[in-house]
Amino acid sequence: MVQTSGQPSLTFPARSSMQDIRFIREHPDTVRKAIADKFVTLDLDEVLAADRAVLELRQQVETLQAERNANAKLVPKASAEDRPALIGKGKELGVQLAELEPQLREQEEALRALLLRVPNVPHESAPVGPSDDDNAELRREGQLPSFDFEPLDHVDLLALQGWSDPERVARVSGSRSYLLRGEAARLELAILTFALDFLAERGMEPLSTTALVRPETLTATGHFPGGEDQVYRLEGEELMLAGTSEVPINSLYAGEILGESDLPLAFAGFSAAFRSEAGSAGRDVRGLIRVHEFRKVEQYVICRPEDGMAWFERILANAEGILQALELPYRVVQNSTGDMGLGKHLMMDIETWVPSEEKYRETHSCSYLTDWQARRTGLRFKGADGKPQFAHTLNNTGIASPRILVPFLENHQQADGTVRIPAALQPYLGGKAVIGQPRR
RNA sequence: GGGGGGUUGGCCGAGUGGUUGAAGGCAGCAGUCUUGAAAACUGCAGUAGGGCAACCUACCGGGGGUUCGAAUCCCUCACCCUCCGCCA
Repeated sequence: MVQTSGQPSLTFPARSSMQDIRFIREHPDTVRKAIADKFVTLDLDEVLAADRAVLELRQQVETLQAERNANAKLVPKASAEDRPALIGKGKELGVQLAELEPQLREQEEALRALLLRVPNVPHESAPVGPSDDDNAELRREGQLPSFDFEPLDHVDLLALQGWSDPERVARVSGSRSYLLRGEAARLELAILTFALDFLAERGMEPLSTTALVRPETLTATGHFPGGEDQVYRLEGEELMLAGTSEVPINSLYAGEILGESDLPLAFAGFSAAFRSEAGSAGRDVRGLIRVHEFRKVEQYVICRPEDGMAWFERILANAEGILQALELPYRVVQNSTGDMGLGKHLMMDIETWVPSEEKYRETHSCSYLTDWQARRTGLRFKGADGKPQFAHTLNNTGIASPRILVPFLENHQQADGTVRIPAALQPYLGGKAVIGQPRR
């Protein structure tokens, strides 16, 4: 399956122009501020100029097309002697169009490329700043563990119990790979299954998805342009490996016009997730924090605009509920404008306590994209007025493994090297309250 | 891997190169009728862009070509169905 010629075909049409060009025209200062606050490198005047150029050229082309169409309609009615003149005129118009149309296409493509880089406007509550140093802690939940023994970090704990095999797996799969043995393998599956059940009980439809996606789905979510080097691509295939099931789920209804009664669509998507981690060499190389392939239960919501904020709170509460059930201490932080990414309107991370590092580490990320992503994807519904409008989309982690195992193992370790299993999880581990062999 | 068939508006489904943006049906909306509902009847009704009013332009899987003119002809790619082979 090799792409031989032409452009890759879109399985769904790119309905609209990313960030709404009309909104940009009418609120250039708002967009300028968003660009500045998000520290995006983009000249809005360049966008506006490209927009004007396209409009102007398009008007020329459309005028010529109108002439051509009118002329062509006269041909069948014309007398034999008038006919050659009309056909001649048609040919002449055709020549002019043949020159202008490719120019128009080119300029439209240039504009489109620029619009793909226009950010969503951040929520007014978002702290303004360039990086995650500017994130604001909103609250802390749960009790930090206090050990009356010398706690191990998760790497040593896994080694102690024979639950990992880092040297061998590196031989097989290279760095940033992982392998879990025995009870740890069952623990991973138990946590994922628990999270899926937890979300299903709260109205999220379970979805098992493939991570294999077409490139345009990654443009639709907003990962492209910009995140290309984070994504694995398959040699000789027009397919890539998504870093989250947000990608396939977002495109599931691409290009469709849904009925208002079809919304909300709320999913708990389960899939493998792949990230090249280009540019993070040397960071978190030890243990399970940062690996190339992991498993994830992802919350994804497509809803009416007026329900967006309520859904944000709901999927944030879902994630917190999972951590509470797993009896893990965490904090919620609101991401700064510079840390939240191009398409996001509002973003909060949940960071879970990692005892060995004595700090909170990101385990969940909750995002509200308003219509920014839906515009790229062509996700519309017919509202009460009968007019199609763009839906709003949100996503949040449900649980991501093996990263979640880091705080889980470390917080729940006991003096004898065994690991305590919270009550909510025990049914998923055959009723066990403790896993691992007591040391010595 | 090889051979057939297909891809038309929210859905189903017609479509001879020349008012076909696209028949017809269903669903939808409004109205008539009715105590109310159903049925029946009448009307409205694709999406996007530009003026934003009349109107104009584009779009019948994607891209390209032929033509004065293409949903209709040609090439190409993708996807779906199906038969054969191969593998499980």
